[in-house]
Amino acid sequence: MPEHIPDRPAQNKLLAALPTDVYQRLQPDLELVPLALGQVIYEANDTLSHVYFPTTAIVSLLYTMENGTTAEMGIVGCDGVVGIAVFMGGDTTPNRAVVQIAGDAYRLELKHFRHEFKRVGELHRLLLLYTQALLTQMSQTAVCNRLHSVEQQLCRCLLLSHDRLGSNELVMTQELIANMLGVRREGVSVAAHRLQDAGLIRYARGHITIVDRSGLESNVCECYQVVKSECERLLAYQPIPSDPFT
Amino acid sequence: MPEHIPDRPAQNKLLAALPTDVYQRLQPDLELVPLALGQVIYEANDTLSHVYFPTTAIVSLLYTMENGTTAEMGIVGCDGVVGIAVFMGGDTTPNRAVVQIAGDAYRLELKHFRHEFKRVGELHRLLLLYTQALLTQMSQTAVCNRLHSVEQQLCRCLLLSHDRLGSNELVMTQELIANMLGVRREGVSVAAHRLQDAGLIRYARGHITIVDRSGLESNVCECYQVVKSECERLLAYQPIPSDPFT
DNA sequence: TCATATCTGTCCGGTAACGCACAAACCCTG
DNA sequence: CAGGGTTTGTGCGTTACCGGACAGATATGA
Repeated sequence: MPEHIPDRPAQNKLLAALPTDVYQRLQPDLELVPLALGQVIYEANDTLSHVYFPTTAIVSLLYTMENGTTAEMGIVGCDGVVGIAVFMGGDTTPNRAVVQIAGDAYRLELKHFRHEFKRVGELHRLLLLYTQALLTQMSQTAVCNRLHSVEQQLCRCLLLSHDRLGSNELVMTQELIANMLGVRREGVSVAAHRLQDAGLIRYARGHITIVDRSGLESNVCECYQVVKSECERLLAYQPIPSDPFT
Repeated sequence: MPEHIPDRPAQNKLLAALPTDVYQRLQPDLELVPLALGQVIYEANDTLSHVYFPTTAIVSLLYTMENGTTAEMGIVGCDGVVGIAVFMGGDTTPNRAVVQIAGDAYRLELKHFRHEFKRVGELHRLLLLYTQALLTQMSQTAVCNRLHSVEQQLCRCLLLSHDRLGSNELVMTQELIANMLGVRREGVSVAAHRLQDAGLIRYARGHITIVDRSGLESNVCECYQVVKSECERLLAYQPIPSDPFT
């Protein structure tokens, strides 16, 4: 397990993709913070004080209904940033951000973040691209929620998490997964059992091990691949934007 | 029915919210185009040549699965713009945009649009705000698809359309609605029948009349209000000195 | 080491939506 | 005004998931 790699901002792909000059301006204000399982980064309609660039943590964007049931609309890991409302202009969103897999993130005070964002340079460009990727993720989640089975969505959830993680072992209970998928815990239980019987995963009390990743990929619905391809296309993080098309 | 109101760009609330100087720069290049029912504005992964500001038309953002079934992720009417990928930087998206209610839109060539957008003035600010509103709409659609009944979603669909329309009569078949909601046509049939029995709507062969709007609002799930409130908050469009909707 | 909290497995009846088949109502056009 | 296409209604059996209840299994820590 990659335990003793020192934390570096470059573990977050957005930060890693910044040109040197931009990065050097931000670097002094980046603060490494541990994110604990279940920790709430922001509540619905909260005004944020920082934006967060996860490195090893994974954060889930959830909506909580009036009756308390929840459903996930997207997840953010080392490929993204938590707090897009800050630069989209709305400042707040109706959903919550909850840590789904404990780990670290670099955070940046709004004051410093906004200052750089307003230069309308690479940070600006990358964050809009990331927002479009997130938008694709959310819209595909909408489709998937409508059309696909719990088992397929469990596969999607596991693959999405695995992509954003260094390890084959995910620390998450079935209860947690149920809250994310917006289904009953029992439903996750039987679906996970089936995946385990098929030899794709192994799990025990909140520890899920990905055994056969390609097996999961052949069980998942097309939604997963659509989102993944689109993210790779958008966030190829090439150093220079080619021509401005004007 | 408001038939003979002359088409003006200000019928689109985004355009209407632009300051005079910005509007005057764009105005010569705005071209009024009729959008027919079922017309495809862009296919999945199409590169766009224009962005569209609907006035009386309503456009549905749909994803089509490999097996041909479809589901809606968001709708765009006089409150928004079709083609956000153009300014988010990705140029294309994996979904399609299809005209759900025939009407008009103003379109703008990419060259002119991008030129103004890059000034990073009010157009830029408003479009990012609108994108956040759309993001809320999509994420709430994800939640709603997971947790709510066909009947509730039918109410949501009708209310969303009604909000973006001047009239109480929607021209849309149950088949069309089924494709948008991602459910069977028969499911829409029984749900619509129940709403009609309850005196909330009347319909006949593709013509739906909203009879009791507040009745619909008391039948719909909270998702509708969440999206509506958030849109109003984000797009308060503070200027608007002169006439409202005419 | 034992008590307790947490996590998981399984059973049950109930329900919403599906997939299919087919009939009825309606509209348009020739 | 006849006929063909479109739109809507309805009645199956089937399936997936819900909601609740409860039991077993595993960790935790006093």
